[in-house]
Amino acid sequence: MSNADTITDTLRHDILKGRFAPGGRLLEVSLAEQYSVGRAAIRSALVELTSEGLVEREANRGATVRRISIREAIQITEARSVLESLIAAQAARHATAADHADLQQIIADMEAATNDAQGHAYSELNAVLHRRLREMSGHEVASQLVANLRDRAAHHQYRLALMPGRPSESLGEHRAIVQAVVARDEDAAAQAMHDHLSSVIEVLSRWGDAQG
Amino acid sequence: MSNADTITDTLRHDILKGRFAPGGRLLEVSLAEQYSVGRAAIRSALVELTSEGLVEREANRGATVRRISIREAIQITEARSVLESLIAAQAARHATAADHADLQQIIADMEAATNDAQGHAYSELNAVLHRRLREMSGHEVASQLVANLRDRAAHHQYRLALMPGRPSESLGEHRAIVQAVVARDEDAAAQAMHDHLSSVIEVLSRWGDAQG
DNA sequence: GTCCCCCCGAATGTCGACAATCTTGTTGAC
DNA sequence: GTCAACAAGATTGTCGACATTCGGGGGGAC
Repeated sequence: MSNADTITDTLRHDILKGRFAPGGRLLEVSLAEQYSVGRAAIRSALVELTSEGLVEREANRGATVRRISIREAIQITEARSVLESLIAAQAARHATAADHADLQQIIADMEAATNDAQGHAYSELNAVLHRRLREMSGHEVASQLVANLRDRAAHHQYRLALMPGRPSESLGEHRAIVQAVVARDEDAAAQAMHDHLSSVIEVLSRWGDAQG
Repeated sequence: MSNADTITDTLRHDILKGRFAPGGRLLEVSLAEQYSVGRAAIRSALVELTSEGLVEREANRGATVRRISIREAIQITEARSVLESLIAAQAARHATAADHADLQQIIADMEAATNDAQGHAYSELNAVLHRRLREMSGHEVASQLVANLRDRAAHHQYRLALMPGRPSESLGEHRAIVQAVVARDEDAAAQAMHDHLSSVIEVLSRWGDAQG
């Protein structure tokens, strides 16, 4: 297992980074060769990633990178919406002064990335901000669920950040979240997070309608 | 895998039914013998149940049934609270007339179980009611998360249903949920579900305080 | 030309044996 | 008597070979 869970992390990382495209086949022997490990370690990793929703396995037919439909991406974001609202409220309750400074620094970096039209950098900061809020919340159960949900929809999330005008819209929503957390206003933090993810859901919905 | 995922279901079921106590060791060779399968199938099942949060594995030391502290049970219920509120709202939106009749029948059965002081039967009906609501919601993502969260806290949940007076208190809350769903009132359904789980959290909190 | 059957190749699924690792009990020095 | 190093046992981790299963392609009947 010492090897196997390292492989799980590596494979998860590579899937999220797009090294294996959605729908792409994940052959055990091929992966074992690429990562220089035995088939057992790969099998173990595939089982784990399957129950995380990142991989799909069919009996005797092999594993593929799971495709996430727009409809499922919306459901994932709806689930995130209620869980991250809970997290935002808890973060507002537990954040220290140092945490407040952290959050405000991230917002400042986001503003810079927005002005320079750096979609990739903004997407990265987005992930960092949400992760820091999870850490501050002290709510391990919700945090783990949200981390997994974000992974599952990572592909769509990334495409979103590249839409022209989207970062600047998103920035305002994130600013509102941080503002509420700094003010230690739990209800406002939950509401701001809810508003933010409702906006994401709306963009996904328009996207889905446009594609039929 | 044809065998392995069957074993996963069987082992999950046996853990939830209390055949293996929390903290109890899960030896691969022993389990392989008990279920008449190879070690590979058991290993695969343990990996999957670990990422479901039911099993804990330590490298080179083996697997045990995961212990859920009161604190974690409360967090699990908090997460359930927001997710099941979402589900209740969606169920209110999508339920058909036949679904309404189903729900009301379950409530009637619950009343009977309460009058006869059958804690086990009530606990079972409780699970059935929540499962039917998930099915009606059409929200697969939230449903799957909630099903897993319920499994993780099943032990505490079951002890709750055996507390004297608890079923009758719980019954009223469930009646309110069904009433709102039948009325197709999404907000009321979400609110009723939230109230119900807040009540569960409160009982768990008192329990935790009493135990130190 | 089309349909059906059979065979073959490519993967996964399974099993057994061995290696690595951790825990525990023992032995010896001081 | 206490502590540390060591050895033994138990358990997981890893590897290779073989069995099983599924899909596709080829060949023959009509």
